Amino acid sequence: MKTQLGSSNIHTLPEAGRKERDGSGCEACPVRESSMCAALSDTRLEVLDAAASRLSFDPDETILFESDPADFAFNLTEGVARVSKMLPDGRRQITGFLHPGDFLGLSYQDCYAYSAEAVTPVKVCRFRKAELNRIMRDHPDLEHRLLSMASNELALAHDRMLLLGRKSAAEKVASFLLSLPRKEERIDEIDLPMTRGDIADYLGLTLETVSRTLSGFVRQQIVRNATPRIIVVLDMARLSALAAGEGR
Amino acid sequence: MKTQLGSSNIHTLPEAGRKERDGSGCEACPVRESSMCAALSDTRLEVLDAAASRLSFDPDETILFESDPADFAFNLTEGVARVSKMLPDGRRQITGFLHPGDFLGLSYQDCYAYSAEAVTPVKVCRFRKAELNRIMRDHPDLEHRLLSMASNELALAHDRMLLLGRKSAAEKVASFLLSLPRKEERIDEIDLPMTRGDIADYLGLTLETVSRTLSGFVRQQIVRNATPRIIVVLDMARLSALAAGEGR
DNA sequence: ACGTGGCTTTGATGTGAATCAAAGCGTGTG
DNA sequence: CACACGCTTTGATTCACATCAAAGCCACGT
Repeated sequence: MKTQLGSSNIHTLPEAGRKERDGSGCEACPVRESSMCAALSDTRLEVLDAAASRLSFDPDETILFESDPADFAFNLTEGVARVSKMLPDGRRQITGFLHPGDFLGLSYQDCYAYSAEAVTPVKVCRFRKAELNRIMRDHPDLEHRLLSMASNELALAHDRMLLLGRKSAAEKVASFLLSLPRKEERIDEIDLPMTRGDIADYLGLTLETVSRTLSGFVRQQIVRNATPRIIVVLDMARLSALAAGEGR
Repeated sequence: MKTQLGSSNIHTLPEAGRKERDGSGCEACPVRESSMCAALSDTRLEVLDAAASRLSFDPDETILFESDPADFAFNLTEGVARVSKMLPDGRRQITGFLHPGDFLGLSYQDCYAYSAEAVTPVKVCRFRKAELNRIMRDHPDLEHRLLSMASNELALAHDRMLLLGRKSAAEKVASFLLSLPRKEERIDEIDLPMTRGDIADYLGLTLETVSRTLSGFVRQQIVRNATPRIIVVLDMARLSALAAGEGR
């Protein structure tokens, strides 16, 4: 699971995320209503629209790199990405999986404190931070929206700390499964686009433990796996109880 | 370490934090420059000043309680507090220790998602959230300041996840010691106003492991303890290396 | 069809931290 | 001064998860 370490700056060069997307702007954007953009009316949205570069990333491509100058902020519009931090010896903690509508790169540090890579093919809107700040000055609603998104993330971060510090492996995996977005129509189907290793680094476990725990859930008829990537929930009550730290 | 569970509402009644402090307003406040208040000029600060109730809490008194309606936000002006979340069976994760200047209760949920208690005697400014929102509308600088504080906290939260998920007990304790505020003049002295149990619940360990780890540091001459509460750093390089995840 | 490489699963063994248990230590109190 | 109570330290044992190792599975390209 080695990420390219030395070459930290290639990611901001035109090569990475190179395929500038065609002119499809905000009007048809899948996250128009759920993301930061919801703070602005259609007419006011034009300034954001104008400030955004639209980029695509292939799986495992780096979107931004720990210790690179933090010049850009991103809004994920399609796909799934992982945000991670590393210890010098290579131990990795994934601090979050990003889904469409999520915001990335908010922070008033000079350098990013984490890396982000695409898990599936990803599309983002990229903003120069200086420009975003200017827009926020003119549109307090946008800043308000970002504050509310940030405080939501903070609440989720606290949940994650409880998970990492105090939950058992089974509780961690159950919580993880239930934290993933599901389609309305197939509410009991969970898609795991990331590897077992990614899940492990998110939950503070090893990939073997994640795998064994999932196999355990299958044996107990809590879930069934359609494929290694698709998990079907059979006993939602039991899974929820586990996630909440009740059973066991 | 049982917190009073059922009686969740006594804390918002006048009994808790009852001693309304005397009229000492913002001008003499110890966190005037370091907290959210720094966003406002002296004259504009008056609106905040007018909106604040000043409260004091004794050690172990509850400042706010998980699942209480989230009507208030707080600014800590003196002392140390702990913020924690619990699992139904009593396992506890302390998600942060608050120091003067820290903000508490930002969140757009209806109910608090965590509890906060005083560790040492604590003083806070309390604001009705509705009122704070009104003030923010009139003073975008304040909102900007809160966003920047929130994104800092978010960065710290990510560090904490790395710690909880991937660091060894020794690395956790070393990181914790170095994360505590120290006095300029006694830069090698670390004050631990919280118990070993609190530290354990912050680091995702048990109190025995925290104690053993500290004893280990003493044996290795990395630190010395003046009293159980005051730790003196003898080998800062070694401690920093441990905290960063290098040695061992 | 036949490797090949990446991911996942399963098994055997090891270990860091938890748990269980019992002393120390210090401070406040009658 | 003695006693009690809460916190901390230390020791012995256990256990959940990590580590080490080897198959299994499947999608891919030739």
